[in-house]
Amino acid sequence: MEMIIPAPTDTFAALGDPTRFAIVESLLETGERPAGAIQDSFDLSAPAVSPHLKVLREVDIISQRKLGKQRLYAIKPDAIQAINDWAISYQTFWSGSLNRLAASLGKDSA
Amino acid sequence: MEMIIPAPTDTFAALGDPTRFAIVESLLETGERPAGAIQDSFDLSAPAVSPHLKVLREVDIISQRKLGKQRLYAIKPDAIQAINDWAISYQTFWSGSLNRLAASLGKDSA
DNA sequence: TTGTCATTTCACGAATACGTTAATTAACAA
DNA sequence: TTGTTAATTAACGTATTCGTGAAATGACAA
Repeated sequence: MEMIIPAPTDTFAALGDPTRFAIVESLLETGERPAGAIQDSFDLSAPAVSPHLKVLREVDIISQRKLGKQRLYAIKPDAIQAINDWAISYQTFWSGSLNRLAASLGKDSA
Repeated sequence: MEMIIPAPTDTFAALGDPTRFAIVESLLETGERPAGAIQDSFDLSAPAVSPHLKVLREVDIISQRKLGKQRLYAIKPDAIQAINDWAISYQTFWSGSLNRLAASLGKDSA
């Protein structure tokens, strides 16, 4: 009887928004940057970006660091690691289910 | 100059909904099942589940097969593979950015 | 203190998403 | 054909989400 995999739905939801995903990509390219610089990359108002950064922070995808009046944001390596771990455990779980599945569907999608 | 990683935001959004994620987990546990059996696992009406299955199908997480009047759904191994690939390429990309990032943030989050 | 800059929070409108019940389509049996 | 079952689609109400501009917070300079 296989274990249920922990469900990082909040992390998926965070990355499911195109703007937030773009922010993540942006931060990955540029490295640590203040909120203002991130806002400039997109044609969005400052108040629009701020909540996105908050969401990304809540699911531990980005970190925040105060420097003077700026808030510097950066990708947390752990975040992607978590997704990776999930995907790997998913595949492990999948392997366990493979026999049963192979029996019911004769697909070649793998 | 690193490449931008392909953005599977739709896949993330699909898995970001708790109900859909639960459907995926359920299908992973039971193997291929008809829509009705999936509906029974949750206290949701039939018409509530149907659109979720459609979304999951659109992002290629599940497959559909007709058998009589039933529609059998199953996880497509490729789906998780895609997320895994993304996470891995993300980390590869990350490694490339590590120098720059290590310079700006002295974090130990890895 | 007062002023200014960087960012967030507030208040609010528009769009989207999710659930329900009712109606429709499709497959099969009688 | 008519009836029954499986599933989807339609219509609709509610809740959430995402954006905007205005106001508030916090840090620093003068």
